[in-house]
Amino acid sequence: MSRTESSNTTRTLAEAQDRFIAAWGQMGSAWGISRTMAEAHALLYIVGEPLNTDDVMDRLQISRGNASMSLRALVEWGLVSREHKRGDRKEYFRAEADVWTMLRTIVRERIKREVDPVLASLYDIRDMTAPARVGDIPVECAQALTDHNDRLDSMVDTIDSLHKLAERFTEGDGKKLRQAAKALSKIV
Amino acid sequence: MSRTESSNTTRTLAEAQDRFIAAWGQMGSAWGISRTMAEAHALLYIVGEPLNTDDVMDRLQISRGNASMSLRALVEWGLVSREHKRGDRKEYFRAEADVWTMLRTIVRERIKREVDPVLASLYDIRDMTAPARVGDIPVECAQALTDHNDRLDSMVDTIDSLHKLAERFTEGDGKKLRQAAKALSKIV
DNA sequence: TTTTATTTTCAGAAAGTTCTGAAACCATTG
DNA sequence: CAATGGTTTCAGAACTTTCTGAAAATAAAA
Repeated sequence: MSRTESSNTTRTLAEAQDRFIAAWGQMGSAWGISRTMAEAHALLYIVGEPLNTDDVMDRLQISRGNASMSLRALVEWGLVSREHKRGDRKEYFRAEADVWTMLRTIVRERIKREVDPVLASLYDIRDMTAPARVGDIPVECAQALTDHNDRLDSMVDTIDSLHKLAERFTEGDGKKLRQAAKALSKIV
Repeated sequence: MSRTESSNTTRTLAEAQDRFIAAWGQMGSAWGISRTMAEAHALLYIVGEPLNTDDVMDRLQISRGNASMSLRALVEWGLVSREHKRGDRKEYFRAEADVWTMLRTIVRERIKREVDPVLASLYDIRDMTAPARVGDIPVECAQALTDHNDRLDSMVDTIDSLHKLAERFTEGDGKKLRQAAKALSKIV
């Protein structure tokens, strides 16, 4: 019998871990890092102790090349560190960062790559249409332009707020995140 | 000479709009809806008035099939509505939702699909390892297990906070978002 | 130095996603 | 009803991303 009303038919710890690894991998790929990379990080984080390339290959059922590349990428992102064991020529990898740091790292990168250009282009359009507000234009155009400007402004505001919010979060640590979540539940 | 120190070499409004559409499309695809779909929404939103399939095809340089599918998907997501014009047999599409609604819709969907499974699997693991806390186990294992549980707890906390935060945001409207962003800047 | 263990690299394979275009479909008009 | 204008569908094309596996590189051991 199930000890708790656990949502799935998970029997062993390893199975539960695998399910987590899979779910985290799924989420990682949704957030723009490759599934394998996210899975490798999840594995290293959940087992807690350093694993070598073969361990990762075996557990994740992936090729050597893929394991090598993914682990290297994780090291480059600063989410995993290399480690050596006495009397063992293999290289070991340890999850350096916690989940929040990983999330933060990814989100930061994303903001730079995706949100910034959107904001820049919005500011651009706003700059270009701004003079229309003061110039004397046919009456039938005036309303359309006002609408356009309003829409633009609301857009800029939204993206801007989101941007600032995300930046603020990614500055803090996990504790701050929880603190903020709590505070927000009272405000909003 | 440039009227403002606009970040790009944009000359006309149409160009600026195109740049925005492209940026928004980029971002959309990063958030899990197809680039074309995001571009179509951006186009409809920025022009403000309803466009027909051909307008969208022309402006976005896409095939009829693609336009039809993308627009239909937008309608299904509730982000765009169909509209008819008297004396015109063509069907028109109008951006119904503002940017915040679109973002919210996407984020909601994502949470359900990606964050929920992660949380579920975490709770699962926690449930399975919980009895180890009270059972009498070899001393050398105790520390490892405590570490494991700590790591797990911190993970659950982080994802949980994030989840709650996202849900809270997606409940409110754009005004609430801005309000929250402002409030948060004082707290965190 | 040669041998052996391990890691990295990268061309192409596999898988996944998005797009096209032509045919089928639907609705209105003559 | 047939013709016309418009929309949807979907098989396969094109493109993108990710993965493999074997060869090349590196490093330690003999």
